[in-house]
Order: sequence, then structure tokens, then C-alpha cells
Amino acid sequence: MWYNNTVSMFSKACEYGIKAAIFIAVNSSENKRVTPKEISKEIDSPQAFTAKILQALVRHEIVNSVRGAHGGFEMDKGKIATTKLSQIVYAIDGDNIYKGCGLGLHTCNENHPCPVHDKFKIVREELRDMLEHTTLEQLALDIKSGASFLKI
Amino acid sequence: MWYNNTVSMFSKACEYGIKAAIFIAVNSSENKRVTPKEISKEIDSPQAFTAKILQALVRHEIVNSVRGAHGGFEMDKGKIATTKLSQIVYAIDGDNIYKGCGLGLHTCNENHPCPVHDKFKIVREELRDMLEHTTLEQLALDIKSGASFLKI
DNA sequence: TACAAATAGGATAAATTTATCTGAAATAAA
DNA sequence: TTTATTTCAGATAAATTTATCCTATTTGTA
Repeated sequence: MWYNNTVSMFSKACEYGIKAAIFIAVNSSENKRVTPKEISKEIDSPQAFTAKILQALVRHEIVNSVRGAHGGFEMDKGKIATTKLSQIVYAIDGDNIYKGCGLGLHTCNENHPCPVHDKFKIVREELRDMLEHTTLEQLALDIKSGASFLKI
Repeated sequence: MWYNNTVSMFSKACEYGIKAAIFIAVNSSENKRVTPKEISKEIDSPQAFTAKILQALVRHEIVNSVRGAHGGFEMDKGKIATTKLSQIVYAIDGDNIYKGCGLGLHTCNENHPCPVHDKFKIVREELRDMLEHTTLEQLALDIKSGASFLKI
């Protein structure tokens, strides 16, 4: 059979990025740096690809990197508390998912809406609200307490 | 700069599929068949690719095709009224977008949740509810009345 | 019957996303 | 200063999605 796309909310890169950031946050809260090797093992992702994504997070100043022996990735405690999921998503997938038109029209707005504009508005707003109000700290706490999991 | 994925809610194929189905519905409500050429012109999509997607919709019995001279694509009036957006999305992108885990975990559920499981639940439910309660007829009516648009 | 108009299907190409590899640069410690 | 460890950057490969092309098949009509 032809067509069967496997579409999900975020790109693979973004999924890895979110999980990596949470893992770094968990460790940084205990003053431990982590390497891409440890990260990719923990979140079950390809190492080299994950390293690329980490570089993007560094460039967006979401995580901090330390080169050389005993280096790795870490986050300020302050950043852990203030970084929103939306910032991570934005760094990797951009904001099209919660700001763009559901049917890909470039000029879709209240005055010139696509067929699903109004229907989508609620979903998009719900997503945006969630991403902008969820901090890494909240997610990291659940991992630490065993209430949620990063893999399997 | 490296990473910048352009992620949206549905695949391009699915966007085309939704728009094509709406256009077919609009025309079928006036007893007119339409060809892939007319469709792709109207929804501003690549013709051959759109034709492939139409075939998928035919196989899923969402639209009806008539071969040969004066053939084209059409929909029963009944189908227009009862076909939900969810059926079109399912035919092309599957249901992962509103049923799968936000972070791609295969075994993500209430008992073994990913870090964003609870946060995502609301968004996913909102999306699912919207897709399952929006009919082609509603969308086609807005196009006919000029309240919404298929392109630009 | 012959022809034109239309969908169906397979092969292939282009573009994008995902993934790997290799070497350079930085840094701590021996 | 040398070595081991680590991030950074660029090139490249693999996989998937998007897109095109070509031909077969169907069907209405002259």
C-alpha cells in the first residue's frame, strides 16, 4: 500500500532535545555534568545525532557546555527553573507547530482564514499555553521522584 | 546555522488531502466532478503528488473516483455530511498525532508516563475531539459562503 | 472501432530529516 | 609538555517524505 506517513507532534530531533534537556536538568540539580554518551544511553537516542542537537541547545543558551576532560553539559539552577518547554521546541522545530496555519497557508489569519482556522485555534492555543507554562524543573522533578520516565 | 526543522501539525500530503477533500465536497454538493488538475490548481498543490493522495482517499473510501472520459472525483452527499476530518488524517498520517506519545515513547501510558504525558493529554484530547467532530460538510459550507479559503 | 479524456500504478528523482564519521580545538591532569 | 578526554564543526550517508514522469487501463463519444 502507498501512503503511510508517521507524523507526530515534534520532530525526532526535538523529542531527543526535550529528553536530553530534562536529563541534563536532573543531573545539574545534583551538580553533575553529563556527556552525550551518557545522555544518549539514558534517553535511548543515537549518540552523534544527539550531540548535534545539544550543540543547538548550547547555541540557544539553553544548556551550557564545558569542553575538555571532565567536561560535558550542564545547566544553571536558575535556568532549570525558568526554562520553558517552548524555548526548547523553538530552538529545534521553530514555532510553526503552535503558531502556523494548520493547512500550511502562508496568509492565514482572522480575516483570511483557512477552512480549519477556527477549529484549530483552540488546539494551537492549548499547545502553546502548555509549552509556555511547563518548566524543565517541573519535568525534572517528576523524573527524580520516579513519577515519569525518559525511555522504553 | 544547523538545525531548523519546519514542523507542522500534519504532513504536506495530509494538508493537500484535507484541502482536496473539501474542494471535492464543495463541487459534489453541486453535482460536479473534479479532476486532479482542477483540484491542484484550486488548492495550489503539485498535481501528480495530489493524484497519489487522492488515490489513498479512494482506497479509504472517502472519495469516489470515476475513470475515463468525463471522469473525476466526487463524493456522495451522505459522505460529505458524515465524513470527519479524523478519517482523512487517519488515511494519510495515521493517528499517531493524537494518540501517540508526545516524546515518541512506545510504552507511554498512565502507569509508565513520559515526562510530558499529563501535560500533553489535554492538547491531544482537544485535537482528537476537534478532528472527530468536524465534518467535511461544515468546512465545505464555509468555503461556499466565502467565509474561508483554500489557498494563498 | 478508433480516439480522446481520465484514473491507476510503478519507477524514479529531489528535498528534507535523521544519522554517522572524522578530525580539529579545548582542557584537566599526570 | 604530553596525554587522555571532551565538545565543536564539517562532510557525508541513510532513510523518509515530497514530487515527477511514463505507461497501462478504463470509459464516453464520434
